Amino acid sequence: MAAQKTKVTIFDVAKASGVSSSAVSYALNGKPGVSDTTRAKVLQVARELGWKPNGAAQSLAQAKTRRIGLILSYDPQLLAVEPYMMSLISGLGAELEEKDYSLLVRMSMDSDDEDSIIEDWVATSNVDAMLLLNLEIGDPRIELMKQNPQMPVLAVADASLTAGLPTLASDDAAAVGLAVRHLYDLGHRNIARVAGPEELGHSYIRDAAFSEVTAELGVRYRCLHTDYTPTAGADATKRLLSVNPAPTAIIYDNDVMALAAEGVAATLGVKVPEDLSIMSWDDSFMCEAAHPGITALNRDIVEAGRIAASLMLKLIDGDDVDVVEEPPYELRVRDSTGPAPER
Amino acid sequence: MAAQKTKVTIFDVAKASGVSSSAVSYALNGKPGVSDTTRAKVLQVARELGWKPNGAAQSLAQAKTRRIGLILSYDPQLLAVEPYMMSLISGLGAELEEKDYSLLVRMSMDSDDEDSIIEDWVATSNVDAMLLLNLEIGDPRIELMKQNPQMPVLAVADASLTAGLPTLASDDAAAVGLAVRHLYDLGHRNIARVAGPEELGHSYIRDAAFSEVTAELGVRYRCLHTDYTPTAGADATKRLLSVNPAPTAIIYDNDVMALAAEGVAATLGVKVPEDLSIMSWDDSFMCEAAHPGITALNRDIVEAGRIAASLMLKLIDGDDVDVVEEPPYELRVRDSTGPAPER
DNA sequence: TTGTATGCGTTATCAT
DNA sequence: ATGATAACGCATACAA
Repeated sequence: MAAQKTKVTIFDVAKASGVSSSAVSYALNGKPGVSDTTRAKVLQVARELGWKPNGAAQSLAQAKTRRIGLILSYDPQLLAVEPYMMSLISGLGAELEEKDYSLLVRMSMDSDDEDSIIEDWVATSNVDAMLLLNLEIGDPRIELMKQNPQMPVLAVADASLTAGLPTLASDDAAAVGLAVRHLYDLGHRNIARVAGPEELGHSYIRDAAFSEVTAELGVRYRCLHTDYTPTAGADATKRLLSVNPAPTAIIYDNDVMALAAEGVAATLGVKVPEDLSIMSWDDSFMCEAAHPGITALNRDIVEAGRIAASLMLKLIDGDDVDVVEEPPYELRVRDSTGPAPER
Repeated sequence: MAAQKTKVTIFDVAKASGVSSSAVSYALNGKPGVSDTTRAKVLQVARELGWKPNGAAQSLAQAKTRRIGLILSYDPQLLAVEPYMMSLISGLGAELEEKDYSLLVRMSMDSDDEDSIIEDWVATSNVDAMLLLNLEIGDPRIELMKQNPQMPVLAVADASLTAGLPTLASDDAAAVGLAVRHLYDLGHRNIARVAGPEELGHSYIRDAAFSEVTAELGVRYRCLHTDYTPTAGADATKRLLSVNPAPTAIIYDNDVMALAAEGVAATLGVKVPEDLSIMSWDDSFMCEAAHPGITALNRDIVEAGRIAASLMLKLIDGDDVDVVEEPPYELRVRDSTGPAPER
């Protein structure tokens, strides 16, 4: 209740309740070895004194931090405009909170930084487990983690990238199928895609899936890689629309590029969806707010975060985790896609 | 270099280099009390063994965690679509990383949760300092922090809300002036505003500033409060446009609502900016991607995060911090604002 | 059931 | 300059 001027330790509680420190420890941790009456007494005194276990001492004694590590790649614009990371953090945070864990966040400027943060966490035991995001093809971090099996790690990526590490996998290939099928059913036979940076693992996965699915359906397909910014998205759109025959539908890897594309179309007098169908891979508020509303592939990233958190807690408990699937993508059809124009 | 199967402690380093543990501690912390030769020897051995200080032990011994606490309010949709929080985290993380600090993140579902997280951090010493965001009028957290002066805290809010606590302040009133003046100079004499939730401190500050500035200029002004979603923004826009005389300009408290407003205008056949000027308070990629581009009040939130971090580090060092101003807002004029229509 | 004593890995104090 | 040794605060094996 009252504010403490100085730190109150387990010994203060012991003294105040007339028992020993171990009795206090047992009582407060709900362990056997102490009578109900003294337990009640201790609990009350502890509450009165406002005692809580010192985090560092607790961590040191039981070699557990109750922290999960997350490394963010420094790219403020991308982080801000992509709802992905913040949604994931929301899910992680919500689930961890229930289990009395915290999220420890560090920022890496490049991949060397990221390696050294991982090494730091492994050596200092500052986290009980960590998350591996944005994996690239043949990512060296996987080898790094395999050399340090004492640090539980969960990769969030396509299972083909994680070499047997515990993985939370999204089925991007299935999502590609959903998207292409939607356009195919509307009669589109010439579609294009404006993707993110080529070196990202998920870009690669999607690239492959798009090539395969479109080839299978006999649909003409081409892809331009960008840096995810609306400017790049707009430029790519202009380029795609200037070739002959121009695609009748374009799928964008994120929302701002799709939004920018609607602007380009309006400027060029290209009607959406009559002349051109537009889809976005992500699905944030932006797709709903846009005019026309943007058809998008939606997935529950917050829930994915919750699942990721619970999987890491399982790993910390020593349980095995193999490959777990994220909630599947769903197609949210809005007004930006329609029947392919007559040739 | 080689992966360690078991924890390597300071004693291992001491033994391997033939000195005592305290010599190792001195050597590795760059403190005097050890010869240059043994220092070099120790450093090399430590590197070879891959030794790093155990975080918990270090925290316990020096009563410092090298962590800064951040409490996020659980609202996945809002967090995801508002670039604010992620940008702030980017800035915080970047600055903290340079100083070898980490960000400890927890999620609160309501204000009671938040209070208990604060009390937890105060009692367990799990962070060296913490950030206070989203202050409301007469926020009880301020009193809570004042009762625990041993925990450094920085409030990010208008200085009028923080009752003398160390504060990183944004000059929202000045921004209101920028926005209204911009519209006034374009001839607008009847403007409206679609704001966020009324109970938020910054909504209140902006409300007051808008009332004052518009009264001063003799501009007609009204305001609708919403929950920040594009749906609510669209509804508010329709309501505002249905009254007579309808405002010739509307300012939105965030980007998605402004974007949704452009959609409403298009649907109603209201031309932007010829018939209606639209402005947004935030300025994300969305404003640039929208069509027409949305005139917005821009501020460098990443930089604000860096400043916040450095201020907290000063507080941890025992330095005094009073009220520091964020980088000022700037008006980014795009195509969504133009001369007021003739009456 | 209760109390004593030791370990956890550092840092820092004190003799040497 | 160097090496024992005592905190730091908690958990726990062991003794009473």
